[in-house]
Amino acid sequence: MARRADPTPDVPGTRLPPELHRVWGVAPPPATRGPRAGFGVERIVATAVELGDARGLAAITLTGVARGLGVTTTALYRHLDSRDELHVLARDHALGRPDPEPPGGSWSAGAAAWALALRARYAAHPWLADLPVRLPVTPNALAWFDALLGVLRRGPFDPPGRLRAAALLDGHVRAAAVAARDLAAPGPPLQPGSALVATLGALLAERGLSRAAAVVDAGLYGEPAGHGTDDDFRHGLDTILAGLAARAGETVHGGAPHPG
Amino acid sequence: MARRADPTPDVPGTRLPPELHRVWGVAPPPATRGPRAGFGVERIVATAVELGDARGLAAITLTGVARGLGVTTTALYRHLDSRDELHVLARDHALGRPDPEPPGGSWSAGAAAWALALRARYAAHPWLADLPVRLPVTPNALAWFDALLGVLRRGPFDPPGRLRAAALLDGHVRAAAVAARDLAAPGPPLQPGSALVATLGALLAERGLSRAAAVVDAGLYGEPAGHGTDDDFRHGLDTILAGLAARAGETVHGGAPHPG
DNA sequence: ACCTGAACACCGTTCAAGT
DNA sequence: ACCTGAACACCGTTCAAGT
Repeated sequence: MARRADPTPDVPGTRLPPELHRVWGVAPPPATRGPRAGFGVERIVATAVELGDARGLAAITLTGVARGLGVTTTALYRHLDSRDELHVLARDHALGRPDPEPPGGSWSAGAAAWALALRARYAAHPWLADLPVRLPVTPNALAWFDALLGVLRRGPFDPPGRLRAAALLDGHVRAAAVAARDLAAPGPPLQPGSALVATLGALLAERGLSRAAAVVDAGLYGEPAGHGTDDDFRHGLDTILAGLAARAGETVHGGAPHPG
Repeated sequence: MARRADPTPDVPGTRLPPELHRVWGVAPPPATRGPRAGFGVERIVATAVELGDARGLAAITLTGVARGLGVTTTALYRHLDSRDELHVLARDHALGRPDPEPPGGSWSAGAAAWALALRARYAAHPWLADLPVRLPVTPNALAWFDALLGVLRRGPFDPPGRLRAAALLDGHVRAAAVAARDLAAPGPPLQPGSALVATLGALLAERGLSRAAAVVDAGLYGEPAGHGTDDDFRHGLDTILAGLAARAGETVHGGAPHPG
């Protein structure tokens, strides 16, 4: 409890586990004397985010960041403990702060707005969806979590119900982001009328998978417009919100309105 | 259209794109003469699945498979085009065939049974959830797809509605599988009363994130029993099914019954 | 205090040989 | 036909030096 004389604030963050020091900004004694570092954690993280945005999570490597900064890979270990910590820092940076919550509106409209806003962050940084799922323990992740809990408080949920709803909505955003990104990648040519579609239809019929065959034959299968799109995300979101309302004894007609 | 004299069946599969030949079993001219291979695609794939089950998708490497089989890495290229093809084959093998559909029952009970069965496959092979999302074009993936379309045909959906519902259910299984696996991994100690929880509460209060702070302080945050569990999966599934029913103008009381 | 360089164990993939 | 071995470009991480 003794206050220290130096300018370092006596923040509670200093009791965080070591791997969370840097993401909470309590790690490095500012180091204002001695040979100044040619680069800092900020530039490392910014470079990591750029690499991920351009070429995916696999491109967020210590080697790649070092190349981008013009230093050796091993120099990064002065600023970082491991590649895992780089991922922690990059995630929180890419997440950013959520938009301020508009005051009024129903819980379901608020939840829809939250989900769309998070979806937009995943769209800007698709590699976010490839990081492991963690309980939010970093500043920006917790700010998003707090914002969602705020809108859900206006809904018919008890505290555990809020957490379950939050997990469901978060999972949907993540799943939709992965699907949108992966299905947009070039794959086998599934356009209606293509040789592959005809072949697939024949193989499915041969194996008695008639219902999948019907979908393929109807040309519903290869339309990239039909899968993993924003419409799909919206449909799933409205379905989840309708389900939450229905299970709480409420009724919502026509789903949540589109915000914005 | 000319029938060939040799015993190779004139299957339509021979018109598939090359990267799908092996997974459909139409690739290698059986090669019954000449020096027999010491190992085949079957043993490669079985080894790959074992590696993934034991140590995750990152462990499914050509190097690891070769080590397991006692051959050099480069020898695998006789049987495989790339690591990607290994992933395609391993996924279809781990997915297996879906269980035969029980005859009667409501569409929602059938959909719940389908989701639980797929969830069980993801539990047995957690690395499945890390593979990229693809439209099903392999035999077992298509069999699962066909099974789900079969139960959804009994529900209030038009063909595009069936596809949207299928995407939503598939995404939920995947998201729940990832969350369950990742949250089960050892992380920072978030037990109620731990130093981290106290510190986090203080930091959140300091930043005005009062609703997240309340969750943390109430001890709802660190209970591993509360997040990513089978209960969470069930809750989300029932919510989605209730939402699908509600949006189709139906009403389901109390969610879908638990099968089994 | 900060960075470099060598070293090690690990990847996927290509190509030239061996049998 | 099948496998080995060398080579190349790429990883994360540790340790001993350099300035």
